[in-house]
Amino acid sequence: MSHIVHVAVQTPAHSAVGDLLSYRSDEELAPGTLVRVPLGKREMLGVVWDPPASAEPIPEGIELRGIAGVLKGIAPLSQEWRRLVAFAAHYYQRSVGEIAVSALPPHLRDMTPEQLARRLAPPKAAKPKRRSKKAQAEAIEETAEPVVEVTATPTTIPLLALSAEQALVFEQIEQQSGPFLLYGSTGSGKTEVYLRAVQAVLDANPEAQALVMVPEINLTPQLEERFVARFTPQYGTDAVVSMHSGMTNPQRLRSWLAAHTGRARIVLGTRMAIFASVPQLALIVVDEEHDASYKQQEGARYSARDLALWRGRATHSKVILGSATPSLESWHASTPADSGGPGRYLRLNMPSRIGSASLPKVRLVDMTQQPRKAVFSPPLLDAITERVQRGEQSLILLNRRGFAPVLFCADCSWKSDCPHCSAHQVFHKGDRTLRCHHCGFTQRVPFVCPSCGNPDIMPLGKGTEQLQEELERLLRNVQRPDGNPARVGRIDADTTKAKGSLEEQLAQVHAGDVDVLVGTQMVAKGHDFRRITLVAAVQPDSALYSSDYRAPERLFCLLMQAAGRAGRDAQYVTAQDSHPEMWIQSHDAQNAVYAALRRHDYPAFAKQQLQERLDAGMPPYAFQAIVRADARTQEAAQAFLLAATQVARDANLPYLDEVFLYPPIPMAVQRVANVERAQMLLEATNRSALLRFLNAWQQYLHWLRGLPEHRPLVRWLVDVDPLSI
DNA sequence: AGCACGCCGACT
DNA sequence: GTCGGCGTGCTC
Repeated sequence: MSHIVHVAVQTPAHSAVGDLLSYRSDEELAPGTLVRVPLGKREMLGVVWDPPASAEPIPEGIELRGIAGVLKGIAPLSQEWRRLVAFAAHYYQRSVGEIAVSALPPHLRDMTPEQLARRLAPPKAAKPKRRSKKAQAEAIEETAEPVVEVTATPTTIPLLALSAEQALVFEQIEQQSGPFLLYGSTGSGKTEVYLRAVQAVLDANPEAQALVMVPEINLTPQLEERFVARFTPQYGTDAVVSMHSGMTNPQRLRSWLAAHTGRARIVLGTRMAIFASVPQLALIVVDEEHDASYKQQEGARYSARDLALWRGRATHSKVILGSATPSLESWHASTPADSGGPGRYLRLNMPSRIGSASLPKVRLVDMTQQPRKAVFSPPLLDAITERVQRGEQSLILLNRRGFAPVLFCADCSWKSDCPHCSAHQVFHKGDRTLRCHHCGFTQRVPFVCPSCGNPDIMPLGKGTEQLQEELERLLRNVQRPDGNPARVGRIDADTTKAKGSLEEQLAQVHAGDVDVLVGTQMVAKGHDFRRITLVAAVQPDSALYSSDYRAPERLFCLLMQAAGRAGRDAQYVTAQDSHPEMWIQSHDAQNAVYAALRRHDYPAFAKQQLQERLDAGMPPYAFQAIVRADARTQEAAQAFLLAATQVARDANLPYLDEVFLYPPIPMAVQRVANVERAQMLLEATNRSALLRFLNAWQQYLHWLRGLPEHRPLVRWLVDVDPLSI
C-alpha cells in the first residue's frame, strides 16, 4: 500500500510552489524523517513534515511522485525541533522548508542515502595503511582535538571558588525557572557562572544537553577552550561540539550528528546553533545577548536570541542571557514588576570585577576646547606617550577603515563617488586604491582629479590607516623602557583578511610587540588584552546624530566593551601605579550618553533611552517590520511598495487597523551595486496583530510581484523586528 | 532559485 | 548547418 507524505523542501522563496509538497511512499514515514525527493529535474533533501491540520486536497491534475530515498540511520527530527522551525518560519515570514533545510548541516543536502550510510558506518579497524595526502591531512584534523582518556570514575575538576556575587547568582539560577538576564560587567566572571550552570544541568540528568551561544566565530575558540577543559575530562571528547560557519562541511555534519544523537552534551556555536537538533535540551546560554550578530541579516532574518527564549519556553529549559550592556529589549523585559516593568525575565546582577582590577576611569576631552585640526588632542597624546614610556599598551578605536573615507578636489568639488552605489569610495593608501565598502568596486587612485585634471586631490576625514600613520609620526621620538622606538600596530578588516592573521596579530599584541594598537570595533569585542591600560575613542560622536534610533545604544555598548579591554590584568595596573583609563574625544562632551558612560552607569543610560523609546512609541514598546524592495530604479522599488500598501487596503486585510504603514522611502544607502533600494516601515503595538497582518499580506506581495508592471523589481523581502530602519 | 525549452545571431 | 545568447515557464 502506498502512503502520502508531506515533505518540507527548500522551494524558492519567491515562487508560487508551496513548501509542503506531497509525495508517495511505499513505507510509512514518521514526521521528522530525512528524505530525498524529486522536484522537477532535480533531487533534493527534504524533511517529512506533520500532515497539515486542515486536510488540504491534493492539487488537481498533479500526479504525485514517489520519494527518491530515505536517509536511514538518522533518527527523525523531534517534534520539538519541528515546532521550533515552524514557529520561526511563521514569525519571520519564510517557508517551513527553507528554515528546515537551511537548519540542517549543508553536507546532508547533497548526500545520497548510500553516501550517508558510508559516513555513518563504524570506522574500519585502524590498520596502518597507505593513504592519500589529503586523507592523512583529514585524519590529522579529525584527531586534532585534545584526546582525553575517559576514566571509569568521573574525574573531579578542581573548581575555582565563586565570588559571593557569583555564588548568589548561581543559586538563583538553580532555584528559579528563568529566563534570566545576567547583567554583569566585563570581567565579572559571567563565563564561570555559565560553566557552573551547565555543570549543574549535566549533573542532574545523565542525558541532559546544553546549548551555549556566542556572537561571533572569532570569540568561539576562547570559550570553547574553557568548556573543553572543564567538561571533556568528565564526559569525553565528543561532549563539547562547535557549530559555526567557519567549520568545514564534514566538521559541521560531525558536530550536528553528535548533538542529534545526544552524544554531545554541550553545543557551542553562533546564531545558526539555535536550530541544532538537541533532543535533551535543558539549558540555553546566550552570551553577549545584545550583540547584533544574533540577528541574521540575509535570507530568513531570524533573531537567534529571541528564538532561544522561545525554544527555552517550549522545552522547559532554563535560558540565561548574559551581557554587560544588555539590549534595551532585554533590560525592559527584566525590569521587575514592583518597579513598573513586565518582569518577564529575572534580572541577576554582577557589578564587580573579579580580582583587584577596577573599572577604567573615563576621561572626556571637550574637543571644542582643543586645537581645531588635531585628531589626537594634546592631553590624549601625552597620555599615550606616558604609557609607551612605561611599557604599557594603548588601544585607539576608530570605526572607519582605510586612509580616508573620500578623496576630494578643491577646484571642482569632485568626490570619489562609487559609480555603482550611492556612497563614496574609500581611499586606501597602502595599496593605492579607491574601494567601495558596499559593493567592493576597486580602482587605482587617480594621480589627478578625473574631472578637471587638478593634481591636488586630497583625502577628507580619517580612517584607521591614517591614524596609524599619524601616530607613528607623533610618537617617532618616544622610547619604550627598553630604549626601542614606539611601535604602532593596526587591526581591522583590511589587515586580517588572510585566514589566521587575526590570531597572529593578536598574539603580537599579547607578546608586547606593539605599544599602540589602532583598530575598528572588531578589536573592542571579547579579546583579552592584558597589558592595555588606555583605550581611546577618537571620533565617536557621529553615532549620536545618526538617524538610526539604536545608534546611541550601540555606541554606549561599544564604548563600555572597549573600556572593558583596559586594565583586565591588575598586575599591569597596580604594579606600575597607573590606573586604567578610557578616553573619549567629543564635540558634545555634555551628552547624556557620555555622562552615563563616565559613571559606568548602564542602568541610568537604559532608563533614559527607554523613556525616549516610550515617548516616541518605539521598540520595546512597539513592534516593527520592514518591507524592502530592490529594483533597477528607485521609482520601480517604491511603486511596488505603494502598490503593496494599496492592495492591503483594497483587500481590507485582517488587523490592518492595528498596523501603521509608513510611506515607502529610499534606504539610507539608496543604491548598492546598481540596485536601487526602497523600504517601508510597519509598526504595531500588538505583536500578534502585526504577524497576522504580515501573514495575510504575504500572498498579495507574491501576486503583485508577478504582475507585468512590477517586472523591473529585482526582489522584495520582509524583516521582522529589524535592527536598523 | 535551478534547470529546462526555445527562438534568433556568428562561427567551423 | 551548429554553438550558444538569455527570455519565459515549471517544479508535489
